[in-house]
Amino acid sequence: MSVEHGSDECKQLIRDNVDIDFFRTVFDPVRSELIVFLASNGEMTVGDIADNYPQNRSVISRHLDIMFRYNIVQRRKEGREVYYQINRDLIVSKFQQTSENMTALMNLK
Amino acid sequence: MSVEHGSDECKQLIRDNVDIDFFRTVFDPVRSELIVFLASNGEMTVGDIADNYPQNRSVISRHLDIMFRYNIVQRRKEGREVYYQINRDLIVSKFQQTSENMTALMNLK
DNA sequence: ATTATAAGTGCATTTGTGTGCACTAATAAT
DNA sequence: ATTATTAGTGCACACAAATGCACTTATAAT
Repeated sequence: MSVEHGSDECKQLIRDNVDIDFFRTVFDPVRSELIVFLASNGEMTVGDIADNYPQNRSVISRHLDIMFRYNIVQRRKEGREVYYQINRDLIVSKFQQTSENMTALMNLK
Repeated sequence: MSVEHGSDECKQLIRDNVDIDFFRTVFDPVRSELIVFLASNGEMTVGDIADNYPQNRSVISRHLDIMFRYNIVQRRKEGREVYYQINRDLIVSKFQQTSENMTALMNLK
């Protein structure tokens, strides 16, 4: 124990313990706001969400789709509208798990 | 309570509770590897660190400097060499604090 | 003093990603 | 059937960030 790790090994460690793509998705200025906004306001349509932001609706639609791919938000279609809602459980568990993993990674030596 | 928040209010909430710039700095593919590498290998010079990575030394130097600005790493100069080491305490506390804050933000409603 | 080594900077290039506009697809209303 | 509305896509553009090379600066070795 208390052994030093090579860069390749560290590369693997970070990949195994931290979902970098997930957090790169979350820590975008617009998307992080959308996450809190949805957490506070519950399920909403794309149009209603976009009405609260300066960006074009297509931009908001894309941000929501990007977050959907990472399961950060869930969606359902009803007629011609699409409702998005935050996936609280995933977000909370991801942050908690990653916090624990990073703490462990910080004590490798 | 259980009141909905407007987008401006959510913008402020995320700013107050999450250091987005810090995490955008951490969740870069190269930098996140460097963080684990330094956590495992202790204090090292720029040259010795760079020897473990395919990128040009100047690139590694810049990544280290970016992380230094956010206090993610500490450095000291000794002769013509500069030694960098990870700031374990800051990283651990930032992750733990943010995990708690995000959990709270996910339960705004 | 000259030469060698380590770190960092200037600059140009590349790459990735956010953005808006126009358009399409799907559904609803008339 | 025609028109209107909602969401998403194609495409071009803007902008920030990563990268590498050449160069400078600082320090050490000879």
